[in-house]
Amino acid sequence: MIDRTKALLFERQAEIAKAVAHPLRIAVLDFLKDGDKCVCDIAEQIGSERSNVSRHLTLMVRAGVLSCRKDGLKVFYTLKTPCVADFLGCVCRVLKQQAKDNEKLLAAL
Amino acid sequence: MIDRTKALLFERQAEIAKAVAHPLRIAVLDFLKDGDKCVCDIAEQIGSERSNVSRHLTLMVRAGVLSCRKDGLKVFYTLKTPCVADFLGCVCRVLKQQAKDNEKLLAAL
DNA sequence: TAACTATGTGAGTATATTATCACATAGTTG
DNA sequence: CAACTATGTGATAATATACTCACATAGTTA
Repeated sequence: MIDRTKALLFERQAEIAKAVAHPLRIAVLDFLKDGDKCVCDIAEQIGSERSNVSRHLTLMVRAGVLSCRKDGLKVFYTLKTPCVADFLGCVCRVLKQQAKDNEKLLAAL
Repeated sequence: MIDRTKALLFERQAEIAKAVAHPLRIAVLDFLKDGDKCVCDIAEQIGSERSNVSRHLTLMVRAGVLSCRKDGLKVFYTLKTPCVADFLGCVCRVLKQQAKDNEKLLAAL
């Protein structure tokens, strides 16, 4: 069985993974690779309502994936750590692996 | 704005991230690090109903995170690629970063 | 073949997540 | 101070996810 400490760790890990597990949020992370951006610009890039984007952003801040700073009227969001980008890189590698498997499957037809 | 291809990519990435974004599923992935295991053993390790565990396992197979092989009565599940473990490693690094930030905060009290 | 074991599935319920609209708030600028 | 802009929040409805229980299925073994 799993001990209490590990269970807590798994929960924290799941929280972080969840914070990334949405197409809109991944699009945001991808957009923020180049540097911080305000809600306004993010919403335009993503093509979704500002209020909706704002919700996703605060969610990611709470999960520790993003951080934000206020400058006048605007609020700029940024990746909290480069690990987040690595993280997406890993997901991509899983995708590539899947593509390879698919190729093999097709080749065997 | 985001083009159609990128949007699809983000959706596929989100699917994979979602497949990992649950404490029970992370516990499974952690358990499978050492090699493949049957539903039976996984359920015991996790401490949840077999039917429930079975559901989570098929979900992860569909997402391309796990693969399975049947051997007699048992079905053995295994990590489909080492990338999945890397992935969890990245999540852990985000967690560690958070811990560091917390330390700094406490030191400033 | 009958009893058994491991796994998966259908149905139902409980809960969580998402998007939207209207509105509140904070800061800016004429 | 009034009009304006960017952001965030409350309420709601739609949808997705997770868990449980009962049962179906596939393979094993007496």
